[in-house]
Amino acid sequence: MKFKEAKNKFVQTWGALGSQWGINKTMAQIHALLMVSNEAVSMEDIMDELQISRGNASMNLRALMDWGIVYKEYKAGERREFFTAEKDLDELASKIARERSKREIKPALKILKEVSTIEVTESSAEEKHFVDQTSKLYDFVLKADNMLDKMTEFNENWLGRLVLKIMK
Amino acid sequence: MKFKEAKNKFVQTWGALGSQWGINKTMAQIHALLMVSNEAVSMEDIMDELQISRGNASMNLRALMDWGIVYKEYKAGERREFFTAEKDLDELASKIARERSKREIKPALKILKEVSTIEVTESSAEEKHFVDQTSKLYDFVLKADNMLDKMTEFNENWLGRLVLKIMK
DNA sequence: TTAAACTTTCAAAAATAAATGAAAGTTTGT
DNA sequence: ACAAACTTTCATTTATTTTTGAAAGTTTAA
Repeated sequence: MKFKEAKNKFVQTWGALGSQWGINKTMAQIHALLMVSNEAVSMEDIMDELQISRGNASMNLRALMDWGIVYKEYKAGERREFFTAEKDLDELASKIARERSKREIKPALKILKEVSTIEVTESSAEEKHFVDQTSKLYDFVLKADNMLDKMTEFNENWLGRLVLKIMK
Repeated sequence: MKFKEAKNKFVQTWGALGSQWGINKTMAQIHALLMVSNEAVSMEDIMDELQISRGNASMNLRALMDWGIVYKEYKAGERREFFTAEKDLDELASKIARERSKREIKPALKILKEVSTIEVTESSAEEKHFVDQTSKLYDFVLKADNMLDKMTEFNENWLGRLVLKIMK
């Protein structure tokens, strides 16, 4: 396998993986492309390599920057903007976790808390089970969310590393 | 908020959360419905509560059973089949992690290994960076996948709990 | 073996999400 | 202030995913 072929395969795979996890394909592909580029890439080049329109490139780059995992770069003497990806993987994971938590998990927790604290009819086993199960779910999601938050710390933490080794 | 309203809100929220994570809405909704039901539910009732077609119900129930998080139940003297969800949340998380790992992460790792082991032109910084970055990604994803695999163990493990507390 | 009661399948339709591209907006140099 | 060089926006189009529903399949009881 040659470099170009490998690069393309990587970008496609990353795009497919992204869509399976609710991230749009182009967004994941752009990110993949930037991740493996050793220098900043212009919007023109991104459009060209991925065969996408200017509007698509622009919107997905904006989204990636909103996630905090892609940065704009200005080159001296160049009017155009260039883009680079966060390449430190712990940092990348940490930012993705933070964003997903903020955008999806926190709002879900809010609803879970609401529905798990309704008043129930004393006699209804059905309603009791609902409150019991949603309360457990609330606790569980909260715990999972905290773990996600602390993942980076954990990875950098010697005790964490030790535990990881023991667990393997 | 009354029970029915709360139940509906929960089902809708769980469905929305599912689609953001690449799980189809109906599948997540059916799962939500079964999670908070204190007894097994017939396909008829699922169709009715979620206002979906028989085919849709059937296909998504099959998918949920393939994931191993919903079970068929037979009631004495009833021709119809009833369904229940895995209600233990650690078990649920563990099964979801296992399935996603098998279906998505393992294949991605295979590709990552392939593309990170190409022969590179000695003089090309671009190609060297590609191999370096994809290798790092391979290691990272492998590590993350292992953590996912071990999550349940970890949750049940006293040392794990201790570390969780320290990390907070 | 038949038929009733139920479930599954899958081609077509509908719904949803993503991409396009032209027009509007911005920035920079002169 | 102007215009060139570039970026962003968003209504429309396109692609993808999901849902439907009728036909085919299966199981059970008589």
